[in-house]
Amino acid sequence: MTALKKKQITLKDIAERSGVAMMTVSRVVNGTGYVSEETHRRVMEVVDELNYRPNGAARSLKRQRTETVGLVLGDLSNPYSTVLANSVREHLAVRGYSLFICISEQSAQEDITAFNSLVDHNADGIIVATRSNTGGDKRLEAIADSGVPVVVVGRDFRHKTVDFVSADNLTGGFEATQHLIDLGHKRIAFLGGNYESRNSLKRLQGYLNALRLHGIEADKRLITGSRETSSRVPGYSTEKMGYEGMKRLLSLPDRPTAVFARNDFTAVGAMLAIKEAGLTIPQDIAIVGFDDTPLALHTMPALTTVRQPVGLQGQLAAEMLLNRISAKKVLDRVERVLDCELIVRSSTVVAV
Amino acid sequence: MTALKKKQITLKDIAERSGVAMMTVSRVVNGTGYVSEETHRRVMEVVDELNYRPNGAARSLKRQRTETVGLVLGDLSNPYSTVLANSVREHLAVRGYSLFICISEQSAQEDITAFNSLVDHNADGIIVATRSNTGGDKRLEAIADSGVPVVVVGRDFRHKTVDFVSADNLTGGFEATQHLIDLGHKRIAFLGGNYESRNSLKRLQGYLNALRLHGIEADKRLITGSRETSSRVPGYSTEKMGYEGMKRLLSLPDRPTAVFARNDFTAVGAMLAIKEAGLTIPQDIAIVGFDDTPLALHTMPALTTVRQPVGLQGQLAAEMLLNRISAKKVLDRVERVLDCELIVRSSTVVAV
DNA sequence: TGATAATATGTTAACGTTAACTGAAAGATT
DNA sequence: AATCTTTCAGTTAACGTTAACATATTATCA
Repeated sequence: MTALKKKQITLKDIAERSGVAMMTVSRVVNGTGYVSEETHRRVMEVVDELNYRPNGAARSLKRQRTETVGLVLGDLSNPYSTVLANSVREHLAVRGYSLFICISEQSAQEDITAFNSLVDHNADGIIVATRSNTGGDKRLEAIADSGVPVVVVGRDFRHKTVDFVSADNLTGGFEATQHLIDLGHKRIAFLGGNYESRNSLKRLQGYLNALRLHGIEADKRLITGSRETSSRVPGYSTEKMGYEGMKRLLSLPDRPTAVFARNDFTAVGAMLAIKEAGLTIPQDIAIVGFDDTPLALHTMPALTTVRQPVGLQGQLAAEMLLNRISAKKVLDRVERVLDCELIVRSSTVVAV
Repeated sequence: MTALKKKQITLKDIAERSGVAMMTVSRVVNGTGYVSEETHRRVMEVVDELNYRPNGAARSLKRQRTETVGLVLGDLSNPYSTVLANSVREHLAVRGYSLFICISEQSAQEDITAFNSLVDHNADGIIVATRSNTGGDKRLEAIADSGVPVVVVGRDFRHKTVDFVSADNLTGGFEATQHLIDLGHKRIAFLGGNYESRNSLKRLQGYLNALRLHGIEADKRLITGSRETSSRVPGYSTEKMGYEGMKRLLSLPDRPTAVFARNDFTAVGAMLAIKEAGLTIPQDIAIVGFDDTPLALHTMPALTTVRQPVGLQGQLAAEMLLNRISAKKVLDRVERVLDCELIVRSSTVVAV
């Protein structure tokens, strides 16, 4: 019967075999302090031979840092999350930090579990990109209070020492609507207002601002969404919401000629409903989405949408966090709100 | 100026304030050993008051385990990865384990970095779902040799103590091809053979087996793919490959009447090329994909595809790993190859 | 040449936790 | 009443690493 697990090789083993003190081995392994050419060689030989790897737990315990950052994501199935995660990882790697990702599946309890995992494993800092919720926010506040560096991305969270990065959903919503107005539309619907998602509300507000600016009166019946609790709803399922919302809009006596959907998934659902009704996009109804997910290129017709700079959000979040980690004192909150870009495709304009 | 980071609260602090020994506090916190009702209450009061959380590094160091599992993914942007990750997380959570996800972006160096992060942080076990590569595999072998529990998912890796879970790509490829043959097709192309992806090769082999069984001779010109190094190619970009490969197929004097694409992205690219050529799916050319990504429902027409049980792979991987972690002795390799399911949609059959 | 600086290694004491052991008091058992 | 068992709590010694300090040797300089 094989041994359960080979005994861990420690500094002590290396020290004994190479005839030096543990401290000398530590110096060799870390490249710190003075070590003679000769000793260095001899120690490294044994290190390689025994395949020694420093024990992270012991190291963290002594050093009081782990060179590790946690990223908490609410919903992996959203392209936003994956692009963000990659960008964060990449920019952390440059500075020698590892990234551990936790998924919380949009539940308060799992948010808390994820935060705790990271704190308990002494992550040097945490980037949070989950949807806001009371329980999670309370725990997050306590964590920030305790001095752990935290950055939030694309979600609300006010704390005097927590940085904030987000796309400018307000202006994005404004520009999407403005685009439809420029095309001559007057009856423009907003699809997918969700009263738990701040970002969605910002997009709605941008829509309302654009209407107001152009003297178009907002029609409540044209603003549709779900009031149901959706705290556990993944990105994809908003498609169903788009489909159902659009059906409702189509049954109005005076149906809209254009729709601004809260995100691309919602837009895709709406397109399905429009096609089922035998109507043509964009001639009968024009439609704009949000996020520029890969999906948007594959719809028929291709979807006009608002692109938010996800990679940049990841980069800034990583940089802000590292900044905070290496700072000698507690820094004040920094906020970065990034411009969105309207991507015009065939779902609003025939010529394109 | 605020202090940099609040001093960590330790067992010692709790012990002092509640007038007991550290060990007693430890017992209270962990719910182990005997502690009187009264002492328990008094200690917990202080624990809550000071918001004490045990130091994970110290705990791991002493206990020699972390109740943490690592998952290494090659490419987050693939729906496969996200579903797998969720499933793994869920099934680990049931048993009280946390999941840390690392992304390697399909490079050998980053694979190694990810493995090392996890080993160094004393993860109790590792689930690997990256694409196989020499450098990474070598490191992985050393890790497995050292006694760390490892399970690989959907990729090759032979090691006497590493478990293996995968979809049955061979039979999947066979069934997809069989379906096309059943529909009367004789000239069936295989699109996207990639000589670095074992799974893709298995699907190709299934295709060849089906042809052979029905006495259809394989035509080399109908088997197209890229020979270029694609070790860093994310899932999405195989769409371009599908588009270009399909163009090549369409330019043949005797073009195929059906195409089996290595995955849904490739199939989508192919569909684009077919439509651009003014041909109709499935009347002129039928097409089958693989993976049943969410995309497959949104193509026009909806894509016939082979669904692999991703959630189940995650569940089994988690269970096998936990099994290995809690085993008293080193277990022998277990292999699980899971059935795929053909999902027939409109890209092969008009009636559906 | 003696003093100062740079180089090279070793020793000690933590970091925060818990397994293993010890001791004492209270309850149960004969 | 003597013995055994259960309950409760404290002491000691690690887990593997490294910061801080101590010491010894060699090179450098006025």
